[in-house]
Amino acid sequence: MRTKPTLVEVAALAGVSKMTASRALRGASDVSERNIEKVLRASEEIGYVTNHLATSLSSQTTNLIGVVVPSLSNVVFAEVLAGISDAIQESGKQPVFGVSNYNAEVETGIIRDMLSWRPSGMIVTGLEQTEQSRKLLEGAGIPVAQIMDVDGDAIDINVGLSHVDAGREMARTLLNLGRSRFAYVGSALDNDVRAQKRMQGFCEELSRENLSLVESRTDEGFSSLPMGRELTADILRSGAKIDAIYYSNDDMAAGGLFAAMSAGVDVPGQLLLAGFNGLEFLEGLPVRLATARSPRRQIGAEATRILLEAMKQPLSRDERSLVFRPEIDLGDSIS
Amino acid sequence: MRTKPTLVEVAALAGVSKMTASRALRGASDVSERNIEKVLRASEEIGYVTNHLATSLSSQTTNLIGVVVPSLSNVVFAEVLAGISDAIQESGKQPVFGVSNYNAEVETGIIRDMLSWRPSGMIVTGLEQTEQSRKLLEGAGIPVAQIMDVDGDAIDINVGLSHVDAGREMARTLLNLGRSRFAYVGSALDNDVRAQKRMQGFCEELSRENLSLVESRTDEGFSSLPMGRELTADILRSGAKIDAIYYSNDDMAAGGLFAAMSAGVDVPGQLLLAGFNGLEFLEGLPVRLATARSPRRQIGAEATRILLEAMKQPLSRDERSLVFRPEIDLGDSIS
DNA sequence: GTGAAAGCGCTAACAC
DNA sequence: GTGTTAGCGCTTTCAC
Repeated sequence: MRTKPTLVEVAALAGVSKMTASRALRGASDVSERNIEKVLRASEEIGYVTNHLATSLSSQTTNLIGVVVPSLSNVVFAEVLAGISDAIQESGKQPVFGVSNYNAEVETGIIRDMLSWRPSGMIVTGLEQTEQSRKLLEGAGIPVAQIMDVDGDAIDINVGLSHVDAGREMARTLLNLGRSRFAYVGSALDNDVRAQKRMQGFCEELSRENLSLVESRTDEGFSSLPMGRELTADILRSGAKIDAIYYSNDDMAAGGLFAAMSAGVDVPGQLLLAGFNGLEFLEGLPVRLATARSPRRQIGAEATRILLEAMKQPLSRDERSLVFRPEIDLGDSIS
Repeated sequence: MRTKPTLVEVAALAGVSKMTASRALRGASDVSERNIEKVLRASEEIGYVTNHLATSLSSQTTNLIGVVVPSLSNVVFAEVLAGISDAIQESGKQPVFGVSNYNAEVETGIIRDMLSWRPSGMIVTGLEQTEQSRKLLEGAGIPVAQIMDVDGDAIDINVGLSHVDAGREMARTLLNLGRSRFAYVGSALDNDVRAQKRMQGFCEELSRENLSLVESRTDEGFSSLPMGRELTADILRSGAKIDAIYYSNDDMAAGGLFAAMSAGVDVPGQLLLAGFNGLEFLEGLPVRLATARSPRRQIGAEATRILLEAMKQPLSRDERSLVFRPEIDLGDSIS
């Protein structure tokens, strides 16, 4: 770090004390017009850039909000971040992002790193943190929001939807459409807890009708269109008699659609495909698949809004949680 | 920011001076085993978390590396970030991300904010920054890497590919395949400078054969599959006689494929579709479209590697730039 | 409206 | 191996 111009230098050039310079640069409550101008000019001239390290250390507060998501290559989280950015805009706060790669230990490391910068709030994904992560977050003395999932115990603020319910509702919907022979196609179940919860809910609802999955395929690695295609092709080759497939998400379902098309299977006529998320690109596909829209951008935005509020004043239990319902969209699969 | 335990408290509990505690916690060069253990235990006990604000202010150096990309909802940049994360891993550095939404003024603000945290390096996307951004970056006294694009003047480190050339090469390739009546489909041209450069290169190459675009469609907003579908459908409806379409990127091209399928147009037989990026999801599509793979993960990784090196020692002009060639992949479009 | 003094929590540099 | 002193660049507090 080369030594950059400091406030003292700005003040010297402007011919005032560093306190006046400080006040002027921050938007001046009580500084004379003349001095404000002098300071601003001086600052501009020597290319002064605030040193937030010093500012924050001195003021014992930062404008940082730490955000941890499991992945960036998943559009869903990109949209969550967009929602957060939106909501954070005018607040003067600054988001800092970390990516855990669906790994709880990595997440703990990221949380620790972030807390070392003394953020004034934290947003983390899901409710399944390591014991240590929870301790760190609880001990930080700042508002913490857990997002996306509400199936479990929250530390503080909780905004999201029940994935178990989402799975249940999709099962119920498909049953009501007269489907009865189901397969599941997923991936990376160990890590994506929420996909797992959806599958659980799905199966639970099936068992209420004394049904269970006829087929199931999962694979290592992260969900992707090609993986959905592969696994679906595999099921189709097996000759299993099924009339619907539930996927861990839309990407996988889209892959399934292509596998079905290649195999000459009519979707949704012969085979109904259902995903999760309600991604935009579904609308571009040759067949509009069934899905459940997760209001992810909204989740990001609302969590941020509540977090910002909590930074001002303590919130009641009710104010600290917000549960969304996933909206099922059958696309072209309406019977 | 509630007052969290400080080093002094750890030291007190461990019964040593804060310097010994400081040394012990940092990985101790010259501290006795016994004291290291005492300090670690004390730290653990009271849940001490380093205050990086103080550390950095005091040591006059941070482990921060600022990264600015235009978008997160574009997988391309998510992958760039992944490459950066990979390369940064063992370095002990910490990336901080900012998103400019393809807006140069917004980018300037982000750069200023980031610099106020005194990062020890910066990575920004593209070569087209505002005058002010350039000044800020040049004045920061730290290594700066501009990535993705090499068509222009770099501030310091430059890693990427020539998008003009990428456009040219695609044109050349399609010409060699015997195509001669071209359309272009793109979006948000004002903001995505690199897509614009590709189109320029494409047209330049066409004009060398005394050809030019037969049709062209662009739309506001960001590229997306649905937008590609719309614009392509529009061209097809117009009845224009074309045998190839060049798209601003793969998402748009995929949308084009669906439009063609709906219209009963044979791809690539009647109509060759070419995109850019070489996204993974292309492999899941019913037809593998033509594209040019951009080594974006590698770009992120290499830029980071060079940046980290530059933080240790001054680099020569040659060492500071790295140019990749996009690899053209014709998919099913081989004549 | 302005300035001087003190201190945020840590580490560099030097002593012991 | 360990402790002491000084200071990083800013803001808070209080005096004027």
